[in-house]
Amino acid sequence: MVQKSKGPPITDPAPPKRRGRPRAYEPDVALGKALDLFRTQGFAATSLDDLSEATGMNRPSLYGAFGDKREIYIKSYQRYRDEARASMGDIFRQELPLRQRLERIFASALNIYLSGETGPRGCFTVVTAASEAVGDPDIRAMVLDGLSELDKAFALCFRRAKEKGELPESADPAVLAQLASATVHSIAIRSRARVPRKELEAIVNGAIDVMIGAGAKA
Amino acid sequence: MVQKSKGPPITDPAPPKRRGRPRAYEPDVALGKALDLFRTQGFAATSLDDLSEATGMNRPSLYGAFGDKREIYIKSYQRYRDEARASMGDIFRQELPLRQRLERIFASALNIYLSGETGPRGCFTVVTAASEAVGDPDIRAMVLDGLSELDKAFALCFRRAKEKGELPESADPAVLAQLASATVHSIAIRSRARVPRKELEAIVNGAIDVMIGAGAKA
DNA sequence: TGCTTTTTTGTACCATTTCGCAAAATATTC
DNA sequence: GAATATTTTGCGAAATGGTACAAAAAAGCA
Repeated sequence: MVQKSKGPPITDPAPPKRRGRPRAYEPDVALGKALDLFRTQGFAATSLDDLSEATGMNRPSLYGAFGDKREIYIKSYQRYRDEARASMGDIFRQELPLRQRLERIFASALNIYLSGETGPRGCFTVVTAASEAVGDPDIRAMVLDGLSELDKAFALCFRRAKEKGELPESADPAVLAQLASATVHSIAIRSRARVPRKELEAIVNGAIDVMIGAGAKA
Repeated sequence: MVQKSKGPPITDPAPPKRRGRPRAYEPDVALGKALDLFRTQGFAATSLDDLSEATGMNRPSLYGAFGDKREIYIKSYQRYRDEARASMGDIFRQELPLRQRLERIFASALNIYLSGETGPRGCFTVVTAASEAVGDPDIRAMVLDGLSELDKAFALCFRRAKEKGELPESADPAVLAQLASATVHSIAIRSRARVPRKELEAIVNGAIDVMIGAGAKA
């Protein structure tokens, strides 16, 4: 009883000694699997049996852990957004020349969009959630939030670049931001149609050229 | 035999005296209703019962006229593309100053995207078909074709403008075309999320400014 | 006119899938 | 052993995509 304090390993942050039968799944990885499915198939085409098989949980467990299908979808989407924010956020925070910053942001987006075991899947917000947005106010609100989040991040990016003299006085950060967002939306869609990465990168590079040179003397 | 030639009214091009029980529906309008449904709900979320109710045809008639659900979807999408081509095509053909031409093209796109009884539905290619593209090679091919068709039309547009001296030598028509397409994609998505028309028009105007001024002396 | 042929409609049906839930079995802590 | 939490099994009502079959409505032909 005394010898080893049996302190939990540091890797396990807080195992609060839950009572009852222990879970046979890890909610995080299960939600990740669900996200995977919803991203590739969309909401309606994904059945609870699909989710059950992918997560290894049977339906009642799914229901208990996350709620009904719509709730699983929404939680999946939230998780997607969190992940996207995480992988893009630090790039937005880094102090870099504008061009490099844009390059890295677009590259990060491409990595997300082109990932997938069975093929590229594009952007959850743009392709799948936008589809549901038409009939579901909650999802619509999330999509709107996702779109404006990207707009704002880009706008901040261009505003700072302008302050640092990387853009001419005539440049409008808000307009440039919407162009940058539009470029993201476009490659999200194209990647879903399996346009090869090289072509997508060419689109990105062309867009960057225009955005950086916009209003500037060529 | 002599008196009245009994020529069929010009409005009715060819009533070829079909044998058998006459159809209780007009294939064209029925397909239009199906298109409406698929545009708003997507493929998986639209049931044959939905289609049956919307078209007024019962399922066996639907099947006989258009084939199974997937075939109805594909035929609907083809029809959407035909309509979009028709409403955009003449604008592309008109001889107009670049800015006006772009304005009209984007306005035409907005009209398509914002239409819908229950709310804006965006672009079939961008929102709904792109979603299916990941799992269906035929649909994927159609989506790719739709994307490149828009790219090419814009590219032609910018190439001609450059020839007429409306753009500086430094302007790259292909890059500008992809930016224009991206803008279309972006407003398609945003309209689906019910971004108000005013905002979409502002995005379009900003994009036009950049595209026309791109590489030019401000 | 009446009969046949052709085409479409309407009803009904089938096998499968769907989502959600209830009841019971199981594992863990107290 | 009692309490708690989770898993497992399986139900059930509804919806799904697709089809079989007979009735209906028109044209063709004698």
